[in-house]
Amino acid sequence: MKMQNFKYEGSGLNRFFGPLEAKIMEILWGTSAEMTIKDVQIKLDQDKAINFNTVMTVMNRLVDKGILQKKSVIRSFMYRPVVTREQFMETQSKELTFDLIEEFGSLAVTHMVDALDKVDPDLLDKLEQQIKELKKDR
Amino acid sequence: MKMQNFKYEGSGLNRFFGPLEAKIMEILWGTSAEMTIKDVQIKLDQDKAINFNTVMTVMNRLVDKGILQKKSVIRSFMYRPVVTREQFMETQSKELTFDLIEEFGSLAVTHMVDALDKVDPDLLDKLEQQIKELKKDR
DNA sequence: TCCTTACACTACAAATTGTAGTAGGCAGCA
DNA sequence: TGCTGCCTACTACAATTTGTAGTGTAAGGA
Repeated sequence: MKMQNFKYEGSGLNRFFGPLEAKIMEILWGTSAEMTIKDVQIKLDQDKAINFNTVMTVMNRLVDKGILQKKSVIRSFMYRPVVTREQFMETQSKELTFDLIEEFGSLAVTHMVDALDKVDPDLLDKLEQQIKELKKDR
Repeated sequence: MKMQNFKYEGSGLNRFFGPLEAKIMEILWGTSAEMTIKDVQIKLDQDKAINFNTVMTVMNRLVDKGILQKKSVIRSFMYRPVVTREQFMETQSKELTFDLIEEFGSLAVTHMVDALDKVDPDLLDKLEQQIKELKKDR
């Protein structure tokens, strides 16, 4: 379940998945229970009817990629994400944060303060706090 | 000159470009002067001969994407990156840092300290310093 | 005039993602 | 018992991205 890319365009799940994939994951993660392809198709329907086979193909590709899990039941299959959305976001943010720092080093640090301040200044305090804690533990 | 992706795999320019594109940019950025396709091809040759047309196609695609600039000279063209490597890295790290924080917020902050500490602990001090400076200016 | 050289145009292959047709199997019902 | 409908598997195609390279063309020099 290794993601390949972080896309600059879009937001949320669209940064990791194709548009249809993202909608499907949104649905799966937005519903606590397991779902059949039909279930997902119906939910997708709210925008615009999407062919059952299309949904099936994309979902099975997500299974191949290790993002979804497929369990046989009577006459059908139940699908479910391998990890929770929270776990997924956790993994991605960790991976990306590491890669960012590994790749850009002090260049990234320079932008962090700016970015944090612009996006949500409270995060700055949080960061400061965490640095302090790390230092205290030494 | 908008990049699309930041790849988890690879490192350096390979995070933004295809393998051959990356090698070409490496050469262009590694040489202060402008270069012809031939020049680039010869430099690439050190690994393994690559067809002139292949190099040309890829370089012209980079022109289309706004990454390279092409200037007509006698009987040929000179190619040169639109921005310096430093500017490129600067832009990318900024973009990515913002996107990271926008997307993950406090989740990213949580990982930052960890990542900085692991990659290069000196960066932590630098970060702390920058937070202080920002606060002082208020 | 002919050849060399560089560029333009074109094409193909693999991978990724969205899309959907067709066929086969099984369950329930007439 | 055979038909109907649903669900799955298999297959295929299109567009995009990236690497690869052939063929054609134009211009300058020998």
